[in-house]
Amino acid sequence: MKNSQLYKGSLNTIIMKLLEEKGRMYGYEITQKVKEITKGELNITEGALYPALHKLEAEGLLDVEVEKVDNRLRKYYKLTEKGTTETVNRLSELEEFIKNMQTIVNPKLSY
Amino acid sequence: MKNSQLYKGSLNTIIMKLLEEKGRMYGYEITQKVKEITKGELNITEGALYPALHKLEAEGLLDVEVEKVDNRLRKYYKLTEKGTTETVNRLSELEEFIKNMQTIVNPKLSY
DNA sequence: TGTTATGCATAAGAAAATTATGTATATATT
DNA sequence: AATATATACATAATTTTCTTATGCATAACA
Repeated sequence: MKNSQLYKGSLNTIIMKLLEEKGRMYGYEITQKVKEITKGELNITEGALYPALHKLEAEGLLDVEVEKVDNRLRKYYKLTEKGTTETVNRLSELEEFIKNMQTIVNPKLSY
Repeated sequence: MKNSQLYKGSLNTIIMKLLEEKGRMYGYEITQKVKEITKGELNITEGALYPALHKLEAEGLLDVEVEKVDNRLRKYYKLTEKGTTETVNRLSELEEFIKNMQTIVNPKLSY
C-alpha cells in the first residue's frame, strides 16, 4: 500500500469488504478496483497485498480457487463463513474508527 | 496505541491535531484526552506515544518546554511554525483518507 | 522487438506499533 | 502504616505491516 501512512492497518479490512461485495476477486483485480475507487490515490503494492491474502487464508478467513484464464494464472479469493462473520466485526470497527477520527479532526461537529 | 489496528499510522496526525487545537499539551494529557474523545475506545500506549513525540520533535515539528508541577515533571509540547504548516497537510490527507475509506465501506453513497 | 499490462511471489529492510519493564511522586484505600 | 492507583516520564525487545526491490511468466500493443 502506498501514500500517506494512514492506510497502515486498513488493508485487511479493505480486502474483506471488497470480497463481501463482489463475492470473489483475484489479487490483481483488487489492486485495480482500489485504484479505481480512490481515483488513483491508493495504490496497493504487491508486496503488501499477496502476503496479506496468504495470511487471511492461513487464518481461515479466505478460500482460494485457482483458475487459468487466457493461459495466465488467477487465484480467486472469497470469504469463508468465518471470514464473513469477521468482516461484519471489521466493518463496524472501521465505522467506529472513522467516527472517532472525524471527532478528532472536527470536534465542533460532534455534539 | 491499542484496539483495532486501523489506528496504526494515525498517531502522528492525532497528536498534531490536538496540539493545533489546545496550543500545548504534555504526553499523559494527550493519552487522557484521546481516551475521553473516543469514549475509551482508543488508548494510546506510552510505548507508542513517547517515541512518537521524540521523533516529531527531532523532525522540528514540535517544541518542548519542561515544567515541574506538584513536584512531578511535565513536558509540554507545542507545534513549531514548520509543524503548524505540516499539520494542515496531514489533516487534508486525513480527510482524503476518511473519504476513501467511506467510499470503500459504503460505495452506494459515493455518487 | 521492446514496452506495457496482466498475474503471481518472496526477500530485505524500514516504520510503527505492542508488550514488558523501569523510575519516581501523589493520592486514595484498606 | 501499607498498598494500590493515578500521574508522568522513558526505553528495549519483539511483532506487525508496509515499502522497495527483485524474480518469473504470458499477453497485448507499438
